[in-house]
Amino acid sequence: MKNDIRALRTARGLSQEALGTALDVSRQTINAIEAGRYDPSLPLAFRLARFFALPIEEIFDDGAGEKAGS
Amino acid sequence: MKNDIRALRTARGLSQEALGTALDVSRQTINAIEAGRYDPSLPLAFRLARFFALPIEEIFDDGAGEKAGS
DNA sequence: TCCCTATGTAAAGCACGCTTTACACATATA
DNA sequence: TATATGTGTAAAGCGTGCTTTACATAGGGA
Repeated sequence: MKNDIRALRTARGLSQEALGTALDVSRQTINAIEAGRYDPSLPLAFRLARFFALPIEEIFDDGAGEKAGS
Repeated sequence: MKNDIRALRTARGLSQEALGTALDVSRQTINAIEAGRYDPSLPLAFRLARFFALPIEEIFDDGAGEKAGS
């Protein structure tokens, strides 16, 4: 599942380490999620959304909304 | 993490089996999530939210929003 | 050059999400 | 009674989310 975490993080001038600390996860976890290696758990997705003050659906994109046309 | 899935499901007259089939998971998975035995993965949370046409944050509650007063 | 910060990645290990199979119980209906 | 549907739960097994430790690379500043 795609996400905008790297853009949101760098826009705030934070390192992966700093964001991990703020969300109580390791920097490797932030790196893996940014790289799309795996999706965060739902609780971590909530923490990310709250941290960036955005709805989960605006940060993550599971690709089910933009089917064909438009 | 608490959720309103049972209420949303029964309001639509669906069995756990029927909801599971609609979301491509087993009925045991629906049962476990309704019972709060574990949280769904983020992709499944998206499918649930889309199915019920609600934002993820309105279906799930990780309890971090209602701190103290109010 | 040396050091420090930031990032990428890998491996081992543990806990959780989800599966299938299976058994139990309640309610309804023939 | 027998059969069917809906639900609760358990166990084994597999893949993933996240951890710690560790090594490598790149860029900036002393």
